[in-house]
Amino acid sequence: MARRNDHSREEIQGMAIDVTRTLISSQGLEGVSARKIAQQIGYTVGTLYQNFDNIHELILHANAFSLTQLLRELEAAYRSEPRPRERVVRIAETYLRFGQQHEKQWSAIFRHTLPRDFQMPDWYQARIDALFAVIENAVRELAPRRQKQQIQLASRTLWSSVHGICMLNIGDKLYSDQIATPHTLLQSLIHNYLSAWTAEGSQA
Amino acid sequence: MARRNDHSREEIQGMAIDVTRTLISSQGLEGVSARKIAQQIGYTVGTLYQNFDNIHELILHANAFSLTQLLRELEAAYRSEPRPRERVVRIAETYLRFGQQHEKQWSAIFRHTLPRDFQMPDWYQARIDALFAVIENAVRELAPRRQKQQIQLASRTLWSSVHGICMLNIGDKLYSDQIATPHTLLQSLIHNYLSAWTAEGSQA
DNA sequence: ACCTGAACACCGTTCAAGT
DNA sequence: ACCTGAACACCGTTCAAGT
Repeated sequence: MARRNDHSREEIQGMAIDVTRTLISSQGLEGVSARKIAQQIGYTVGTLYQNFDNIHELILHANAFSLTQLLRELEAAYRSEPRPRERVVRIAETYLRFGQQHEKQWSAIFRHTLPRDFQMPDWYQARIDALFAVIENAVRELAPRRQKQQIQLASRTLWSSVHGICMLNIGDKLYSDQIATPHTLLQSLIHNYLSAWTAEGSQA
Repeated sequence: MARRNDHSREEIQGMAIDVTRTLISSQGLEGVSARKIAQQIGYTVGTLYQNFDNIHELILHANAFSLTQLLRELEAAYRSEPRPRERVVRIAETYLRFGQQHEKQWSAIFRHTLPRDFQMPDWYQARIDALFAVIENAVRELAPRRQKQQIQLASRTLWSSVHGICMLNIGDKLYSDQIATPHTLLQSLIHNYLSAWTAEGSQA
């Protein structure tokens, strides 16, 4: 053993991240373990720890992958709809659907917590910022004359709210689904929030 | 050893739940372990497992305690404000503040996931329903003439959204706090959502 | 330089054996 | 009946030793 050199450092890292993604998709965050990953890429844990500082780094990479996927879908939703108001609805619906279709991946993103000392890497924060940007653009085109601050406030409020609806929808069935589907909540939220917000803007 | 009978079954259970709560408050969900709990109540794990089926049951009891605390604060907020609209704001603010002040407990409630086979006990669901009821009552008094379904829809939309704001506020600082504090988001949400929703109602 | 395997300090859970 | 202690099958992480 030792010095096999079957794979480059980059290849090993890529394989490990792929396996982590698969583990999350099939068994969720709880199904991820360094030993499982090592075994599935055909190396020992020792090798894994020469390529990653700890298990959180692996999970972060897997989550970044999901975030990129989500970003692509949100951007597609953005492009597919020219009417500004409908556009916001589409983006929110896409967000909701992504959470439903990729439940395990979605939960992994928001349930995973870093240890106190571990700080979020820049490349990860960048992914999250990109998501925000999509919403913010959509909201801006809804009220192009508003101040930047107001647009930020509105888009963050909306995004947080949409996120909350997805969260409670997935976490457990807090709703007896017949009465109020998450989709209905989404529509109620966006319709009411944006009606008042755009009306307010046109007065000023 | 064996047959100490220092404590009744109920006492052991109470002690174990108390220790679990303390562990969550100080170290979060990750700090909880059956061995730690057993050690701190002065018994072995074996005894712990004669009083609880598994570690999730312990966590569920600890979380139920937090939910009861939260419920009391929401009810106090409800009673402290007679004006219907301000009342909803107060309840939301109380919810937000509770999350900030008891961050670990709050996260434990929403981050903890049960295994697939394990089903949520009724007494736990009852706690959650009670929370919903507070919001629903507040929303009803805002528009007493509306249909029950519409009130349910509005209160669930609002609660999910408020929840999302708290979530993203605690999880990480997704906001550069100067620009948009969670408190500002909350106000924006409630003001805009309820403005449109109540206006819509008075037309019908 | 690269990789292994064993070690350390932990987990949740079970259960024969003791009083 | 009540409680223990050891056992089983797992964790994350480190590092001396091998090629």
